[in-house]
Amino acid sequence: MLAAALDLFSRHGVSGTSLQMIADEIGVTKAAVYHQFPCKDDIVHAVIAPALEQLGRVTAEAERLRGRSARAEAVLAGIVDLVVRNRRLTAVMHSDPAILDPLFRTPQMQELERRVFELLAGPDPDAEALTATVMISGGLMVATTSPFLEGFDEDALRAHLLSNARRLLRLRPPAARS
Amino acid sequence: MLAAALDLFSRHGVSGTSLQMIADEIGVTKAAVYHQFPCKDDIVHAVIAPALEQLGRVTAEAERLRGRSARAEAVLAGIVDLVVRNRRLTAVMHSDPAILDPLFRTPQMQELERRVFELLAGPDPDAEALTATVMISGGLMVATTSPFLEGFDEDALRAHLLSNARRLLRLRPPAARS
DNA sequence: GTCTATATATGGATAGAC
DNA sequence: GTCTATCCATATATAGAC
Repeated sequence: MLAAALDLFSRHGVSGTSLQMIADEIGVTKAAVYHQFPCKDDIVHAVIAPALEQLGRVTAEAERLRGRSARAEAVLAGIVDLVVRNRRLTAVMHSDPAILDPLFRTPQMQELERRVFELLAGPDPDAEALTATVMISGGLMVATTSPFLEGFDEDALRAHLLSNARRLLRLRPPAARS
Repeated sequence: MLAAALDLFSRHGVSGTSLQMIADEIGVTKAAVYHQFPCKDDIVHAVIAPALEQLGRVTAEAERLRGRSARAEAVLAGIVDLVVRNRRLTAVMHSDPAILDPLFRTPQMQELERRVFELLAGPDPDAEALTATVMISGGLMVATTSPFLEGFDEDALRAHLLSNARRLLRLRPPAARS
């Protein structure tokens, strides 16, 4: 059910997906859908919640590290992995502001975004680093859904997103891999 | 009228903006809006058309140059200038795929996108350059609307977007300014 | 849990008077 | 060109039977 919703959301946008379409997709009626979720917003929330929780874990883990580059490296790797493994969900995230904005305007989300940002850009970023960090967030969003990169498998996409993002943040590639 | 529509589109998304809202914004009724535009899609088209034409001009001009770096530099400068001077319009572009996709799936748009891409990434880009180019397109989109960069004036934003994009494309900053 | 049926609101779009 | 009034489709959501 959530899988069907995610699939439809990513193809038609959230507003462009009606409960009727979701119901048809899984072969039931609208009323059956409403039995599981009291309203549409809750479906949207349920679809994106797992990824947001994962982002929270990644962020908290990075904050336990010391040093700007270690923190940036950790949160970057976590986010890249997250978006690569949830390509279609990522497409949903940067669409339909009318529906998604309320979900991201919560104090918790604002705070999480601020923490991620500080991990990436450091405690007192200059304008150039600030811009780079914003560009990374947008770049990761579109990269997972761009037709130009559709042929890339997960590992290749992950590697190239990481190296390009490091370039923007002026991070040295880690010397060793575990 | 187009200004009102752009303002509403950027704040609520295209699907999230009804003709009633546009009519209210300029103080007339829906019927009056329909007198000027036969359907909603035409309003959307009219709002984004000037920017697309500008993109076409920038692209054609860059294609007249020789050498990959000169071409990339020219189209990059043109696009950065375009998005910086149309921040709210840019916000509209990466929202509501259900509405905007049909407009960008036209053969002309596909072809224009391909030309821009080739100007930026060069004729035979490797995976890393391909990824970088895609990230730039997404990065420029979100950068114009990110709250983190809201305080930047146009000149500062333009400069930082350019230098970060050059970094991704491995372009040397131009030696001289006219 | 799933159904049929329906309430209620709003969307885009049209007709025709002024 | 703008209005009032309305059509028609569809959206979210609910009521109540099985």
